[in-house]
Amino acid sequence: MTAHDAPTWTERLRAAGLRVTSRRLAVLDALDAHPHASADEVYARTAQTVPSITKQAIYVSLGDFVEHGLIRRLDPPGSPARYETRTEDNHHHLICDECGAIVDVDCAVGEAPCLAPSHDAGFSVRVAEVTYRGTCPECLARADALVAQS
Amino acid sequence: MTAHDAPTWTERLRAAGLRVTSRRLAVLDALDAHPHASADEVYARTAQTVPSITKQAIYVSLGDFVEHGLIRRLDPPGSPARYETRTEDNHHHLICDECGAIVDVDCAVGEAPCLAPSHDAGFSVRVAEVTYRGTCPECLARADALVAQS
DNA sequence: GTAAGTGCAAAAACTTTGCATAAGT
DNA sequence: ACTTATGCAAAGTTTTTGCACTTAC
Repeated sequence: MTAHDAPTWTERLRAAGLRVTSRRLAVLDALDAHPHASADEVYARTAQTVPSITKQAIYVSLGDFVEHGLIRRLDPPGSPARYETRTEDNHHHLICDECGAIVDVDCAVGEAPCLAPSHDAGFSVRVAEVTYRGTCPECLARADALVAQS
Repeated sequence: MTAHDAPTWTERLRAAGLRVTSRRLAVLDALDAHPHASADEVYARTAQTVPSITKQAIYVSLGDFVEHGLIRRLDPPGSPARYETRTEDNHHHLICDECGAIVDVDCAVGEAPCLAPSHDAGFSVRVAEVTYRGTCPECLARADALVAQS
């Protein structure tokens, strides 16, 4: 265990030039405990430990964190934005079209070849995000059950 | 030129079991003319030819089309949903983090290897969508200009 | 002490829904 | 004729903003 191991949220907030407050730490801890949470879910979780917190403060905090690269924002089709603390590795997401479940997947290819679009149209590309869409095991099972009973 | 060439919107609507109305055709034509348009932009365009159209009708139409696979919906981070008529090929998108510009890119790899996540967690994966995020040429130029004048 | 963060409240932005009328098949 | 789509209006949900007060630095 050296000083290079996982910096704490306090350290990362300071490094980003953001002040350290109990609300912000509560938000970040809630996201660690429940990845892919929506603003509403983060609010519900943090309200248990910090009762005075408000939903607007959550939105502001999450927005600040995204802007400073402490967390990542996901925009699933047709549902509220979700947030996650895994920002360092380039991992991707499986999303269920039925129930909206989100699961992390590591990049299929070792390095980051997805980082090279065939033609970049003059863009300076920073990241490539891959979203696999389909049906999750639970929803598959439910669909099978419906067919079987018909 | 055979009967297999690009089916018209009228044919595709009928094939999907949807009725053919001037409003729907206006919406689809507007999307053809202006890919990646938001509901608001589609409304502005269609209102020029069909003045009696309303924004709600646009939302309903777009929702119906997405449900029947006639168009695709994109959910860029922090901005309203956008729609496109290119559904057959698996192409991807470049998005500018500064101005929100969206540009189509063909799949980097010939086939569809992006269709295979390293571990599918039991999902039945249907499609893989790749979003390259970065800065578009215009915003890069603007940033350079700011630096130069400082 | 100063700048940044927060609670509170209000509003903006985006999208969906219900019902009577009109239009497509 | 029957069913589906539309206009109109209203509401729902998610997110942003303004201002006074508090807190971290």
